[in-house]
Amino acid sequence: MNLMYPETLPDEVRQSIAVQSIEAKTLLFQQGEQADYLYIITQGRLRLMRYLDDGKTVTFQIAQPGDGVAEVVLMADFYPCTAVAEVDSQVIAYPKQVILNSFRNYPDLTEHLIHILLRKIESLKFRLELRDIRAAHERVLQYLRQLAAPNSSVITVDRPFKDVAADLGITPETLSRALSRLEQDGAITRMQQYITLNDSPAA
Amino acid sequence: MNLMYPETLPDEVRQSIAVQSIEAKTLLFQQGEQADYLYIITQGRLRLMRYLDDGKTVTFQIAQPGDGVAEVVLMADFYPCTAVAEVDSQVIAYPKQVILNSFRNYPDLTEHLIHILLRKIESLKFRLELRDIRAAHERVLQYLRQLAAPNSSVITVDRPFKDVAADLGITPETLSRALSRLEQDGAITRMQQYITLNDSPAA
DNA sequence: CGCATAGTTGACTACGCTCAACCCTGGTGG
DNA sequence: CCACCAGGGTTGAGCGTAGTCAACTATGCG
Repeated sequence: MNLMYPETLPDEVRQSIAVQSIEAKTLLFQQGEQADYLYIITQGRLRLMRYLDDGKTVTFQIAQPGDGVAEVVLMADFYPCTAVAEVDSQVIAYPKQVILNSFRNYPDLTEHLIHILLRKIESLKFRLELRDIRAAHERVLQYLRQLAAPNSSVITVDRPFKDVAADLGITPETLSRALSRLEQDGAITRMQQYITLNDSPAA
Repeated sequence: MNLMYPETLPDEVRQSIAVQSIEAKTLLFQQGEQADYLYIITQGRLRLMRYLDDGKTVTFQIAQPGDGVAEVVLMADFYPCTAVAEVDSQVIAYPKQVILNSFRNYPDLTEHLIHILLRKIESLKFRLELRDIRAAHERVLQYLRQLAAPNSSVITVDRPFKDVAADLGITPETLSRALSRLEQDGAITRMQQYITLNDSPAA
């Protein structure tokens, strides 16, 4: 039973959900709206962000396929953040009542939901950990290490650097300089949108 | 059914748990240890932190009564962080197998666990949001606003300022200066360990 | 062929960190 | 009872690094 694959769900649940396509740059939902659905991403990429008092925005998560979005509706009535598609995307919409009801009958589904939540917690923890690294170039390096697949050392950056910079909590200029420096130090090699990590012993 | 109150749990679960006292400054568990239990805090305060490569530590959460600790064991086999008691504390230890098994039979318990996870996600999001506020004094102000009870504007800081500074990602010196400045600007008033927020229209 | 946007590079500024000295409190032992 | 010490908190001076503003290039799109 997997929330990403409706065909693995019990009929009762499957009949209540909807697959939804979202064009790049359009909103899935907006901060403050009435919240009746939670979503699982099946394709594309969504940016979750919140508006601060001063009008600036903070990105909480770049949600990828397999990630859940707005699970908080299970205990809140309004969306606490805004979700915007970075590229053409697809999600499955689950009415929150259906999920709450299924705890009773479908423990596997419950377990999967909990896994999704735990993964999100780990992701947030990692991003918080990053912010405690002061030096921009070291923060970038740590970020790249995490992005690299377990055995490979090649990272494909398939989204604008300025978005990456925002994730890291630095400006695009600083990111650019940090990458230059890392390349000059031999820690990484750049080729267009590909970055390879060189196994330098220390930072 | 509430994980904080064993008497509300089914016998089957209640018999498998243990209430545990922890003295101030001692460890509940350590990063890398085999993880068989998750914990709910009933009294006191625990600091969750991770060690970075360079030996520094990052605090992820100050866990209060009602918070869950190490729920990640539900999908991992080792503790990814270290938990240390800041003051004398008490926790309930739940064997993770028991929790995994109860999804089947006790939906209320499941729902409560999910609430705990969601609350943790919100807390992490808030802390990440804070880090995007550059100016130290504004970051501190936002932090105080969040700490203030909904209707009251008085905050009791019952732990060392240097710990608060670490939470905020600034040094104690900077925190001290930020508080001085906020007081001078009239945004707050300080009396020993009490801080009151003055309803100044803008920052 | 322009226009818009991303990325890069440079010069300057500003804010927080570091190091250091100092005050204050609470605890300990002579 | 007081001297001493340790730790937290505050304040000061100087430095370093990331932000800001600006100019310039490159790329993609109408």
